[in-house]
Amino acid sequence: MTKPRTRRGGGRPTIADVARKAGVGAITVSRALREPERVSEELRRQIQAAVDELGYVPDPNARALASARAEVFGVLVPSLTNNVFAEVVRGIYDSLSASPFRIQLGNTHYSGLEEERLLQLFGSQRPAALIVAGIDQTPASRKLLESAGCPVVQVMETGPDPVDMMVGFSHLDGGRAATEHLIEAGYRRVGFIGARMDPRSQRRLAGYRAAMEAAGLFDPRLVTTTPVLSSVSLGREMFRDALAKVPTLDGVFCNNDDIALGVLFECHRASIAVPKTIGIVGFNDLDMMQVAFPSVTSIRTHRYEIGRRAVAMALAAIAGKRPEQRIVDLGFELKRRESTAR
Amino acid sequence: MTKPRTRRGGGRPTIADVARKAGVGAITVSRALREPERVSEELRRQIQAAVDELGYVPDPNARALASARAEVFGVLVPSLTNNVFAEVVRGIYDSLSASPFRIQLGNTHYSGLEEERLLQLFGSQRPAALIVAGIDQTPASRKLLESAGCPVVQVMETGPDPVDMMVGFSHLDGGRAATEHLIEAGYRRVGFIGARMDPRSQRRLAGYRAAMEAAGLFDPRLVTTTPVLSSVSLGREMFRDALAKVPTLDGVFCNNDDIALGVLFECHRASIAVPKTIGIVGFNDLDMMQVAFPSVTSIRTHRYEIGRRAVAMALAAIAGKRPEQRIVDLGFELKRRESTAR
DNA sequence: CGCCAATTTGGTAGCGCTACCATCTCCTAC
DNA sequence: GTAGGAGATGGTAGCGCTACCAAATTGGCG
Repeated sequence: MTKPRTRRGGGRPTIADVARKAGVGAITVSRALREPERVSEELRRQIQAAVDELGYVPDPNARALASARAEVFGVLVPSLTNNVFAEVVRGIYDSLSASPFRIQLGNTHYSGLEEERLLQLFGSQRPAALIVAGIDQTPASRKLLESAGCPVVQVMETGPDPVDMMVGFSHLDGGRAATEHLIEAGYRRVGFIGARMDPRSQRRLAGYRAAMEAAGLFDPRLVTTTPVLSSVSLGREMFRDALAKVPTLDGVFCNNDDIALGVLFECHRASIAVPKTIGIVGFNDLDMMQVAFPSVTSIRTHRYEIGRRAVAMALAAIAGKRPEQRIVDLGFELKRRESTAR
Repeated sequence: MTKPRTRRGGGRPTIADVARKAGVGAITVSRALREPERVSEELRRQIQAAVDELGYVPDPNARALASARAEVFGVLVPSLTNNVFAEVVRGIYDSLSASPFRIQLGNTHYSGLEEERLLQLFGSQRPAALIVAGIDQTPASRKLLESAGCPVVQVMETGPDPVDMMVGFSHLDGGRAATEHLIEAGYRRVGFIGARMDPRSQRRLAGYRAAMEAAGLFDPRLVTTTPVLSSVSLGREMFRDALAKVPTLDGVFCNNDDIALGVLFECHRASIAVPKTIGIVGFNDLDMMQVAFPSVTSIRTHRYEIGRRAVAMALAAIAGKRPEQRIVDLGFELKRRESTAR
């Protein structure tokens, strides 16, 4: 007669408690919760009453263990504070809040190694889907993604050869469009200023270069980059460097809006007329760009929508209805504003 | 002779595989991984070799189920895109990245109901600790926190009566300090502009009011608020409203830096001299405030550090070394800049 | 009226791990 | 020489849930 060992779980009600109270088998409770249409209405009602009365909440860990599938979306982004990724993440959260899926969010700090580590960790949870930023995974990461056994969505960019699905846009085209706009507006000595030169920034730079070369205006001295994390203050400093290097500079395509804002502020401070003396184009089109004085031309990207679409595609794949379009290009819009209106 | 049912788990190695390969019991492998000092060095080495060879990664779900404790920190914030919370979250992530703990992040959208729902959900996972933003939980949420059976840290604010532990600062004092600074600088018709009037904003407003009343300057018409989510463009609009209402306005304390930036831009646009005609003070001191032209006075808050401290306190409590100081006030700093230097 | 299929319900056997207790060795103390 | 304790290792029995299969019930049809 071994004494019934105290319940380790701390006394929260289990599915067995609900089953007992409702006078049914445990498996029926499980079904009533997951596939209500397969249980008669009467039992469903009884079970719901028992659930409410006991305050039963299923244990996701037990569920994941028994079904070999956790109701978790793994999400990997390079930064939590960069507004761009924060918006994508918000789109993901909003799309998933009404679903049973939880989110496991990882911050790679722009490190391939960290990405591998997190992918390994996430994989051990058997997630229902994985959403990762970027398309330049290391070979090891790519292998992990391919063998994850769940839908995978690469976001922020489009490119050939997706692991599974993709939602984003072409950063190269964005960079080109921004630069062409400056050239069309009459700017000639157009610089590129970019911090945190991640793969997406590299492609924007490539777009800039393509446009400049096509116009016969490219000059390597016009390009100013740094691997340092982007910020408004960095934008200001880099602009000063760029101007010192090329005093005839008359326009800048900034890798992102933070940099552009730093440039704008420095122009104010140094009494450089915008858009007359210098034209400025940013990237991403944060809310503040249209409010700035002068308002700043920027490439509007659809970050929130990228998050939503990624979830929608993953959900469809989970439901077995894999979208026929595996690569979704959400594009971008050039927002022409005062900073380039000369 | 029932055929051995195919492994549901999809063939990833389990602790039993490692044990077999290392020639030890499963429980010894478990111990070697969790409490290496309790296993002889020789076995430890053998086990590590087997783990590496098989690429074994423990299943966190099984672990959580067996130990009735998930290695998860539940984190609840009202917004993912607000830079202030993003910084706190980043501090939490950075502090936890080297630990075995995962993070479950929830977005309450400033809704008490949503907070309750998420708390309920998180509770079902038996988290190792909970970190929640704010101190104004609904009674139901507070009950959930109190019965969570794990350390709880309320962040962003300090106040009496913590559920368990607290890290933050006094928003009332911050609001008062900002307003007193404007008054000392000689501004008299000082307005308050605040969007998204959450409890913290309310307390900043209370600080503003206290300072204005102490100086005999308070006038309800100086206060402009809205429940709408804060943004730079909203800041611009609200400032125009405020100015229309009180044309003699000569200073503004903005509920946050986004609003302050909107005010600054509108001043540029309307050729209102800053700091001569209007003084501006923000709140939080985002990087861009010191770069802006003119640079903007703001209340610097230690968001990242709040995240780090919250984790440190929770970790200490988990380890049984509950910090003797349950309420940590990290304070704030008034950064005097050009926008109030007249 | 019996047979088969469809529908609803339940029992059993794990999922992969760890809590708990038992065992075994080795060492110290008297 | 033996008791007692500390340290290392292992076995057993679940944790709470669901996959799989079996059984019971219902209904349609020849």
